[in-house]
Amino acid sequence: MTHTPRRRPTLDEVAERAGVSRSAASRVLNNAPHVSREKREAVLRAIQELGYVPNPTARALAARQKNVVALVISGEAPSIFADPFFARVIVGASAALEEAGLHLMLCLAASDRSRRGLAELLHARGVDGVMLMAVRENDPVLAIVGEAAEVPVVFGGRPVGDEPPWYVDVDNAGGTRQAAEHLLARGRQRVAMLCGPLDTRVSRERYRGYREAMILAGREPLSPVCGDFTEPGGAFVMAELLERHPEVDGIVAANDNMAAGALRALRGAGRAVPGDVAVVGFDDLDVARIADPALTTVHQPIQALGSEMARMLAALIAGEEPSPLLLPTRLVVRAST
Amino acid sequence: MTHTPRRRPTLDEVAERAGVSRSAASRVLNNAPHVSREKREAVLRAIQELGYVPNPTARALAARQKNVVALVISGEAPSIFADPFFARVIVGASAALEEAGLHLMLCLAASDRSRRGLAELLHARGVDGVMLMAVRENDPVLAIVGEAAEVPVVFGGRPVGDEPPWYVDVDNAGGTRQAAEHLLARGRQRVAMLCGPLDTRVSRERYRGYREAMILAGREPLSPVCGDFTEPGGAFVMAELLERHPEVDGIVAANDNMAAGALRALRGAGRAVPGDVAVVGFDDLDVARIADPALTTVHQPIQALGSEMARMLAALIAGEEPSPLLLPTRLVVRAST
DNA sequence: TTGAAAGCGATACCAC
DNA sequence: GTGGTATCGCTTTCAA
Repeated sequence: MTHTPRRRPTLDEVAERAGVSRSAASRVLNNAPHVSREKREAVLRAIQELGYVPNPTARALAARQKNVVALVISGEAPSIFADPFFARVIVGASAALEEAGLHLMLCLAASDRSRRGLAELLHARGVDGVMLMAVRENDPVLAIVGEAAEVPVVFGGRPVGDEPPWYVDVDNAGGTRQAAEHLLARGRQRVAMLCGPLDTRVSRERYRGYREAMILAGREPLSPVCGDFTEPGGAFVMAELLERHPEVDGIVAANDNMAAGALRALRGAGRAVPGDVAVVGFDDLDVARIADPALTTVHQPIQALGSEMARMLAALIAGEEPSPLLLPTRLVVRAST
Repeated sequence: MTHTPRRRPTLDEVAERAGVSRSAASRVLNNAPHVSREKREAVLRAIQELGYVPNPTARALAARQKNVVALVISGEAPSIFADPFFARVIVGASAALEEAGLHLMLCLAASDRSRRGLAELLHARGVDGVMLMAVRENDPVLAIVGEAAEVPVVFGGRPVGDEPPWYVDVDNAGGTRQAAEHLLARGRQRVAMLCGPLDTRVSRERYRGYREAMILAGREPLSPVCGDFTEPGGAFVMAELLERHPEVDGIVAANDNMAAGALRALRGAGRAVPGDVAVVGFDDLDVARIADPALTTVHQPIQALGSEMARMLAALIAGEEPSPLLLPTRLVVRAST
């Protein structure tokens, strides 16, 4: 099936029909000044009549601006993207981009192959800017973006090493600090933390928050036991923790998935929640409400994370100089504590 | 901050450096025939030395091909996208598109505003093809795509009205039929179905499968009670159903979310699962494994849905004539039955 | 095989 | 205000 390459009116045809020069027509299109009212109206009419739609590609070529930005999600397996977290980010980003008149290109930079594709995209200036998420320590994607990017890059969450000039992050340490303090305030004596992979800054920050709360309360923080942000991972490390520290009565989990896994492991071990052990999650995704018992969790403004990244990127593209952003978290208390 | 518009080598410069015409250089670039071995190598060398990268925009303008396709997700609220379902589709599609050398543009066509943006994108031929998902009855997005699209469109799941020429769908009726048969085979006497919104074909098909199984078994199908594919919705309609038909002992839910909601409602009503009531979900997402008890569910190949859509679209763009596809489902038995 | 030249469909600078 | 013209960087005839 060959698709009818139906001829579309060009700007020249619009100009001709309106009886003006192409320059004038172009000015009207970009509502630039220096066009008389009559000509402007004539052009507008011609556009209507001809059903003219500007060709974005030609525009991009001439103006060197594509009105497209890329959301790059790193991570070794594409499956990390299956985390509903990203879907929410995208919802937020999508809405904000729309307001800025930008389109969203999605790049899952998992395989070497996809990273090469990304490198080409950036190197060839296929997009006007990049939002980058889920980068890990020594992430190859960092090199790609760093080297090839002559376009602005906004980070979602900070990477492990240096702080990039532009990022939107969530107050992860503050969140787990609140969580731990909440548990301690309710009289829990032995509070442990189930961490995510420690080669990510977010995991380190979350552990730091827990640690600070413990030290501030004069308790000894337990060393981190690490999972992988998944439910089975959470169940596994919870079981492990129970063996090493059977006396734990409070858990701060690195995210809701792991908290859900912990619930399952605790149930398996015959511990009541919150009777014997209280559990706090992090994210406040659907799973937190669906879990049984419903999870007390640290709410983070995921959609806002997406929309703020998008807004920041749009500002950069527009030549402004936005500042990095740290979004607040808040504790949502449910049945698990 | 102004980003350095560093000058990049053009094809002419490559040609000059290689001592050949631009035509020859272009041929090499698109590895077209009619170039002598020496010239070809000279061009390749020049490309290396200059670090030349072709400009995709210029290419798109001249060749009328952008190498970009759009994944359009309809639905009145952007939140429908929060369903992990779509994330899996994207993972599949993304991988397949990469193989075809296509980039993925994501369009959440929720608001009128976003739909206008979509209309422009399509009308202006901003993409080479469209994958369209989650359209509902009388969905405004259908008009947009139908009218403006001079590019191929592949549906993910069929819309309510006519069958589009190209789609990838899942055997929804077959899935719920299996589910209902499974319950009946285990001796359940009174099996009901919790449906999704009946203005979607997928919901109708899933109800049809249940209905067929019941009739084939000589039972009277219960009329559909409809939720909205969400967990709270599932809990709500389950509670309602219990009032109307307290005798139910088997539930086929339209998806896992609703099944999870049903579990909660049943627990609230003091019914044991699977003791008093057996529950089957649909999707086989994480929530099915995390639910307590773990859900027996109809597995559908979501990632394959995405990759097959992408492959089909790539084929259409390449001028081939692929056929519609119906993907099989299979029952995964867990603790809830 | 080869290369000159004519598009592709806009933007933007510049005299007028 | 106005319109002519060069330019953006590549593809694609077409005649040699």
